Amino acid sequence: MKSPEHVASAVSDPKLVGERRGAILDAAVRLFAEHGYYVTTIQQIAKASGVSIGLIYQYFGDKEDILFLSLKRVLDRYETEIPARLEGVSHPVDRLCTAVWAYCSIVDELRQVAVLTYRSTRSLRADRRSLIQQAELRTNRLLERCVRDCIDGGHMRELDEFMLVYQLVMFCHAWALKNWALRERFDLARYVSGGVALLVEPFLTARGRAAVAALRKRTGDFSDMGAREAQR
Amino acid sequence: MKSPEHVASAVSDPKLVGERRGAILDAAVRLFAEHGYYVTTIQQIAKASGVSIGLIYQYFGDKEDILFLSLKRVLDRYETEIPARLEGVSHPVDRLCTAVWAYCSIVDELRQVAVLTYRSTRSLRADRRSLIQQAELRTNRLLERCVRDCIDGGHMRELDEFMLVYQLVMFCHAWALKNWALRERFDLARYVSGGVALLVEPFLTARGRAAVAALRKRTGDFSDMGAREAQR
Amino acid sequence: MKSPEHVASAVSDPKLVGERRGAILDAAVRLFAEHGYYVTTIQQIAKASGVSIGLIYQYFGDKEDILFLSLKRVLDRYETEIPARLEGVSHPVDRLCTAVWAYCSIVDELRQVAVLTYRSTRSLRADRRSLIQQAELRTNRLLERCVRDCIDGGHMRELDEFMLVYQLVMFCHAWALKNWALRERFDLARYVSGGVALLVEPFLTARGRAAVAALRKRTGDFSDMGAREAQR
Amino acid sequence: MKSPEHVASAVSDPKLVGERRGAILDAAVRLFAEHGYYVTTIQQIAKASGVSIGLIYQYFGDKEDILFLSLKRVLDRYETEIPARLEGVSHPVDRLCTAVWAYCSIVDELRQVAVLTYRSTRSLRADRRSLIQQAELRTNRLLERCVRDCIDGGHMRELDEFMLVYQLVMFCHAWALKNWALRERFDLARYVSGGVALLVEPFLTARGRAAVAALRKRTGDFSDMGAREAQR
DNA sequence: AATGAATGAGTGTTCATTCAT
DNA sequence: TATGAATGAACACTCATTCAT
Repeated sequence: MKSPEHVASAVSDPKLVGERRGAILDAAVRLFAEHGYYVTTIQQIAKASGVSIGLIYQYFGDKEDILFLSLKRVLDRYETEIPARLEGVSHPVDRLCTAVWAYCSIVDELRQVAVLTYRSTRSLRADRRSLIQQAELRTNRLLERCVRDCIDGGHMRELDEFMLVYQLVMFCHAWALKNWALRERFDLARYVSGGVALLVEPFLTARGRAAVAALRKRTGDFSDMGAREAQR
Repeated sequence: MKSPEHVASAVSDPKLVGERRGAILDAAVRLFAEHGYYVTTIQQIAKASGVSIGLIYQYFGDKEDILFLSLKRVLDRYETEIPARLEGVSHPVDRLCTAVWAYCSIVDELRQVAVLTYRSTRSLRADRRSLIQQAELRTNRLLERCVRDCIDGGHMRELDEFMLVYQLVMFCHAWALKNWALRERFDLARYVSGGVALLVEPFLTARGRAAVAALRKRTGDFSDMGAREAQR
Repeated sequence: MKSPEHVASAVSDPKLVGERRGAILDAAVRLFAEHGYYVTTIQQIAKASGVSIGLIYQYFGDKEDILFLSLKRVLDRYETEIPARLEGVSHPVDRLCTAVWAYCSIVDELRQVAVLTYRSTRSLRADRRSLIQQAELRTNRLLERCVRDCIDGGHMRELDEFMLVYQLVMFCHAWALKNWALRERFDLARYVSGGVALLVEPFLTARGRAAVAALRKRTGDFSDMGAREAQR
Repeated sequence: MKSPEHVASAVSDPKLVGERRGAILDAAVRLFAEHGYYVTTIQQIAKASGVSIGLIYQYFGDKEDILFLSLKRVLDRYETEIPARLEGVSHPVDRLCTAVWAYCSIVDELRQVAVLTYRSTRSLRADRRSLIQQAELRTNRLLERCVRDCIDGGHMRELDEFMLVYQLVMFCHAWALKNWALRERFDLARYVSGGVALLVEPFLTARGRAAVAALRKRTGDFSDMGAREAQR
């Protein structure tokens, strides 16, 4: 009867639902990310979001609903923000690198929450876990499109774009998952630059490499992406 | 006062401690992997391991101790089994590929437990989490050694072996973490083969590629690793 | 200070009070009867009666008020409807039988609500419980009057009319309380007929029996009461 | 899988289960009878029975289990004690009257609990409610046997024994249900005596009445049952 | 007069941990 | 050494009631 993505609310005014849910989720995500899903109590979420315990249950059916929407929000950010960052970028290789950069910088911003995705997705009911997984696949498909365009444009040699993309995604997630190890050695820009060197450049054709060289002349080294980002 | 790796036991006979802990951990790991750490109860572990609740507290100080040793055991398997599988393999490129293959096949065997590592490491006290991380780094160093040997032998071009290795490790872990997506497209052998094509071959020198070609003649394609494994 | 039968209302217009209370009680009685008093929530009553939660508290002081008036309403129906059905019936034995029949048919109509009386009267404050009990006694007295008239008219032998009447009342209530068992064996008409045979006829004098025989000739068998009822 | 009469216990020793359940039920029944099922809390039951909250859940699956066994125990007493009291009583009419007397005196002893049966049976799951109802029918059948023996022995005229017995049962229950009204007018012995006069004697044949008269000569008036009971 | 969002004390239930045997 | 009955703090969740609008 109820679809898995549906989260019941006793309150009808959609604007109010949006606002309150937002505030509660903000607090919940912070607490989940810091202490974990099971250790965080509804009491804590109520206190942190400045509402009563009862009110939480007017906007969410149960604790799992809160986790679900918390995770959904992260996945949604990937799905909407990566395309947004690609707007105006036209060269296929540039688009691919920009997508990786965007993904990594979102992960960087949401570091603990990105980890939460790995810690807590299995705490969801199967049908909702599946929804989260589908959202991940949709984001992957954004990157697959970039890879395919590189290949079709003759900038990259033919390869299994599904596998390359999943490797790129793991690379982005690793910035959160293994940050404890990586931050000793890289800052974000250098990490992304290293990833591009490892997972993009080796597969570029002569034409692709030429294009990159031309781009670099115009825009500075990819390893300087942090600076480009800072200029936005 | 107590070192983080120390797990208290009220029982003195070390042989008994080893046996009992083994049995309890077997059950605990299975349950943690299937249902998660917080959802699994001590009473379930007691029943599944065929001992009394009280006895568990004779061999472990608290529930976290059980989690710690559960995770430790997984990391230890990586650390001991990968070198074991490398024994008798001498060519650097072969060693690297064999190491990746070994890592992936252990992950495959422990699929749910490997995921547990990601879900539950943060449920440990900081000092113990750090111990787990160090164990991961030690395993990484095994692979770094392989990469270094490839480079030093002129089979692979100079590159940041730390980064390459972490990417290889993420590749292995992904077989567990993203198995829900990957198993639709690959079996283990084809997955490993694809990973080698993506993360090893592009960095081989002409000499390295020649060596691989020679190896293939003698041992069959890398994509046939499943068969090689089966012969063991 | 407040008399027990008083139920506070913030609304002054008495017509409005009557209407609103009626609608709310209709819903409440239905819900109480089906699910029980404690299990039914004010929010359910609000939804079922199509008013807001706040409005309920304008017409009732608290949840117990609603229960009190719900039960009161049932008792009031007995008290007003039984006399109404006796109107125009003149022969004492006929009056007694008609009263029993009327009582049973009201119980039949309110089956679940009649049970509610037994389930929930003890959830009222003592002073209100007592009010409900007095209402029951008043209804009993209606029947006692019928019995007394039979005795005084020489249709029934002298006996303890209080005890007989309470047994008759239990007989009527049993149709609701034990309906799960009785409905397998009787329909309402046959049940009433059986009750009269058991609790009225044995106490009739020869004169009383003659009167019944005469009545039957005119009106059909008492076991045909259902049909008589249907003609109303 | 689980039959409705089964109540789970985490404790295996059956003697201990019996003892503890007994103690907990004693407290629970007292509290349920006094305050009602929903108003009574597990905390109160724990305190009243001198055990911890947790222990209650080692012996009962949930609160409903406690209610079920509480009610079951009352029904079981009827079912075992009435036959016990009939032992050694041989004359059919005497047996019937003794059964009624026994039923009423158990109800008298358990007055509040007998009421609980009416208040709270509907709070049980349907399958368990049905179990309680079946137990009631089994007790009814004990009385039906007595009535049948009276009829077969020529002491009572032919009649619907199911209906007579249910009326007798309601009479016994009424002593608890309507005690607030009845105790003003009768003591238990006089009440039972009145019940026999109302629901037994009118149906006796001349032979039955003769037998009763003979019995009375030997044992004293039925209205003196209280005294007979006191002599036990 | 009417709304329904907001409150939080109070509920049934769980489960890591203890300890008498 | 081994048991498992016993504990009780802590949790998720409910719902009668209030009150700003």
